[in-house]
Amino acid sequence: MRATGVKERVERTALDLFAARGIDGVSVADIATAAGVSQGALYRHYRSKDELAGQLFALAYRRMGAELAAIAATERGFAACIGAMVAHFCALYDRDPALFRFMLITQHDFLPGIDDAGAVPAAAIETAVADAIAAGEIAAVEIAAASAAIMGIVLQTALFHLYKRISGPLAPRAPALARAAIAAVAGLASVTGT
Amino acid sequence: MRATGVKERVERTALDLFAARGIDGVSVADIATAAGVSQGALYRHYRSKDELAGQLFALAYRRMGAELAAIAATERGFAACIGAMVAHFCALYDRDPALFRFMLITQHDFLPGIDDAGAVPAAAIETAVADAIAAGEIAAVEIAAASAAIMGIVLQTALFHLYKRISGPLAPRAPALARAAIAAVAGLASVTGT
DNA sequence: ATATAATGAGTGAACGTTCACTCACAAGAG
DNA sequence: CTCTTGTGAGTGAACGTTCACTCATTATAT
Repeated sequence: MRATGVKERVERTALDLFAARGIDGVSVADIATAAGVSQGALYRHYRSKDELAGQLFALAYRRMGAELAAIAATERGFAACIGAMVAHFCALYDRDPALFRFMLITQHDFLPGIDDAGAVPAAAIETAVADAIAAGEIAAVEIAAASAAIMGIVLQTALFHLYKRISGPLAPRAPALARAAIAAVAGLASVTGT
Repeated sequence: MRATGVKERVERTALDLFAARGIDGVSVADIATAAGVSQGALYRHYRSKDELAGQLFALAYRRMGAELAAIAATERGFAACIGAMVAHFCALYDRDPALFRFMLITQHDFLPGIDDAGAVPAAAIETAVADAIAAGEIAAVEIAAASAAIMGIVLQTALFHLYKRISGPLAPRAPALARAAIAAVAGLASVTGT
């Protein structure tokens, strides 16, 4: 009756299957079979398949947003802040690449319905950029454009890893990625103003 | 009965629908209705819905790869080459954002089946980076990592535009993006070697 | 301590819907 | 006449969801 572990098993199984084949490529029967439960059991925990996928996404997305926000609030200085964020991201990726594949391939389904803009990863990065500009650490840039550059460098590197264009853990690459991100923002600055 | 324009209408309609709702979110009936043709007519031109989507993707992907490769072969110097590529990308995006949205959200379905590595966009950028290293214009970096950074900066900016985090045409941003990309590669270089 | 009732997670067959795809036929061009 | 192109109702399979049911566990009564 209690703590049969169904929910945990279902969530992990669903995440892996969704990451491998996409949400529409996985049927409820697939998830149930792989998790070793019946189809009906899924509906004890989720109203629908889409809610299951949406909750998986929202949970991971907000969690990451909150963690990055915590870093933004803690670290002193732009370089340290970006460095910590990039390192954190790389560590998360290394720990669970399937989670990132899931998030990357399903983001277009769920992002439009998440725009609370408060605890999302992009907001944390924007905060870091805005703080650095306010502190005079970096030249004035359009904050969203700088965030895009920073996120792009890191996310595309993760994507290249998923597609086997690069190999090995990402964590050792974190310092270089952070330097690239900071340099990119500086490169943007010479023209784009806010 | 030749040149009834069915194929062109179907392709444009399908692209727009796929971009808006994803491949699985659009039925063959949807495409046929929106294009003003019968469902059966679709199958005169494509063996399946998936082939239609796949051809749309492959065509755009290879075309872009070829255009970038042409730029890589033409432009002299790393900065000019990256500048031209970024400007080209921004112009394409401005001309047809739906095409980019389609490519961005469906890439995970089709990229695994396209790896001919010859005329793809990533290969063109890698060529440009490799040439610049060979010419001693930039410090040695892992080529794939540098390509990831360059692509990431540009693609994430386009993505931010799709999600309305930034606005206005991308073309005016091209010079800043190119500078950011070049700076990012330089930032990567200080540690990552090849 | 024992009997009885209540609980609710889990089951899996069945349902209705949706969908990609087929095919017999029609229309029109050469 | 013939060949290509377009039509759209029809088909069968797959899917997400439902629901009557089981049963181990917990709570209550005696």
